Amino acid sequence: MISIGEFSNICKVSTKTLRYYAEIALMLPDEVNPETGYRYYSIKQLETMLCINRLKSYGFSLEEIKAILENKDLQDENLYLSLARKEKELERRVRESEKTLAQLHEDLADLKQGKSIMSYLEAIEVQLVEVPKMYLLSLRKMVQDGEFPEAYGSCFGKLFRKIADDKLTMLAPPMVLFHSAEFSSLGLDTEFAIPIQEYVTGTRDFHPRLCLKTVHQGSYAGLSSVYTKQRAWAEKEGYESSDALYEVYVTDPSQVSNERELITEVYYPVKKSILTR
Amino acid sequence: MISIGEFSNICKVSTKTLRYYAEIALMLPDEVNPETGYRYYSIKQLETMLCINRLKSYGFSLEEIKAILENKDLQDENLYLSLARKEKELERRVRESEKTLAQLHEDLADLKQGKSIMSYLEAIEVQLVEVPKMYLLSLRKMVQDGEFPEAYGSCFGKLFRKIADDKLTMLAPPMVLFHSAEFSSLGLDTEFAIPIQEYVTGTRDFHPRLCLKTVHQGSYAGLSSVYTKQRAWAEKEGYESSDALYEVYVTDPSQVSNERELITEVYYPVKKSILTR
DNA sequence: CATACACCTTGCCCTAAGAGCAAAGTCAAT
DNA sequence: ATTGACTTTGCTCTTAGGGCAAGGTGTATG
Repeated sequence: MISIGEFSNICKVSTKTLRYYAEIALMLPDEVNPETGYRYYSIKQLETMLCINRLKSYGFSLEEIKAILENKDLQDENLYLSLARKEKELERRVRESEKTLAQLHEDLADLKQGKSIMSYLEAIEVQLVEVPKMYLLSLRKMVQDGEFPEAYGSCFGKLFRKIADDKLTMLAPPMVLFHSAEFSSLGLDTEFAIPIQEYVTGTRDFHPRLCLKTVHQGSYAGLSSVYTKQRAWAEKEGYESSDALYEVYVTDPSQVSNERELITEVYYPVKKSILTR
Repeated sequence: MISIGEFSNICKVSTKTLRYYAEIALMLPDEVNPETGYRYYSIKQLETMLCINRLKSYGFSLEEIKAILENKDLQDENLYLSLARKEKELERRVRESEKTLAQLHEDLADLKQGKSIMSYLEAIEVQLVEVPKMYLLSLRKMVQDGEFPEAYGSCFGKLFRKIADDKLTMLAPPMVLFHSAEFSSLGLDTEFAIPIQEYVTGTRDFHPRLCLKTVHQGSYAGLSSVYTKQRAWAEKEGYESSDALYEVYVTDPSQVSNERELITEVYYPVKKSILTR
């Protein structure tokens, strides 16, 4: 039998951790002296501990590891699937980190030239445009946070099919209108729409309006900079929001390999403020 | 002035987060209605928020970000140094993740062949050897957890210099003895030693002893598997620990580019147990 | 003008994986 | 018998917020 201290030294795990694992029933000591409460571990548990550490390094939570160990079967089909899932996850995280690293690199370069790391904001252009009347063929739907790509694909899939079936004429790239900027528990109230020439059933009028327009190139994570820039422009020039914000996807997100090639137009409908201070 | 809800939509940050940031004084709303407690933010704060998000993505804690923002100078020398530090850290993490990913890959391959992910343990060999008497030229020191590499370099640097100065004869690669397996707050009681032929001042006797010996190839993180294997062997064959564990660094860690090329011998001094059950 | 509904407030508890500390009990060797 | 190393439980603390409830506000509409 192995005392908690020796166990800790062999596996390079703190005694605190071992007690915690006993507490959450992830790994109970094989034997506990009923008089003193001293914990004693077995040789097999050293292996269990190595396994726990390995799974932990793959990013499993202790809860997940517990479930895996209870299955007991380390050649399990389930384990294979779990590992494969974690592999995808880790790969995604590595790609994410590499993107972040690239940006960090750019910031360092900016700083070296005496520029602020936020100086990129100055390059974002906002223009006031008059958007003409359009007929929109559209679908409106509540979309949860993570499932935008799927919703995008399925909704525009349906719309494109209708356009083909009915021999309609597309006038502009697909657009997405956000009727609730709010992220409620039901998701965002999102309208997927395509401007077409013909006025047929299923279309609705998009009334002409004044908009702030900004062309954005890059990943969608950068869009909040655009919103910020537009909002600042509006305040400075005495305009205020008049309707739901919408975006036009000039490039098809599913057809683009590198996020940097994404081109998005952001439209922020505005009207002149009553009180221009 | 921008309400908390609008601010949240523009920056894609939850209102909860904004309240939290006010609580920890990372970013207080520019204005608070004293009657209603409603928070109102300014345009400038949108930019601040973007900056916070960016720094957060680089892995700064909110505490660190607060310090950076209070410095106020976004073209700062300090900021440059902080970013450069985070860059190193991120790079290290990416390399770590890639190593983990490679191991995960191997595990998946093992599973595909119907092997357990812990099957690598079977390949670890333990042998019982008699280590002869040696003279050790050694330095003993408390070493904190992270600073092993530096201590390794400096201590063996000194020892090698002495060997050169005194024209001593090295008999074996450098070894490291761990006199306290415990990691206390003072660090590990570590002895850096080189077996030499001559008996001179500064050397000590290393008495002959029985040891379990295992040759390990790969990163030091894998050593706990070796300890486990040795401890299991000892219990099975009726041996127990008799002295401090030590390791022989056959390859010089500072000269090796790929961790996989590291070769370490682990020695676990043992004696026959009194009660062989 | 009343009302509905969206919006905002504070206050409370909860998270994961332990770390740190204190007071008290236990083990083994001298 | 004593010392010093080891172990126990119990308590609080950590990060960066999320969830929920009860109650107060703002504003657009009938």
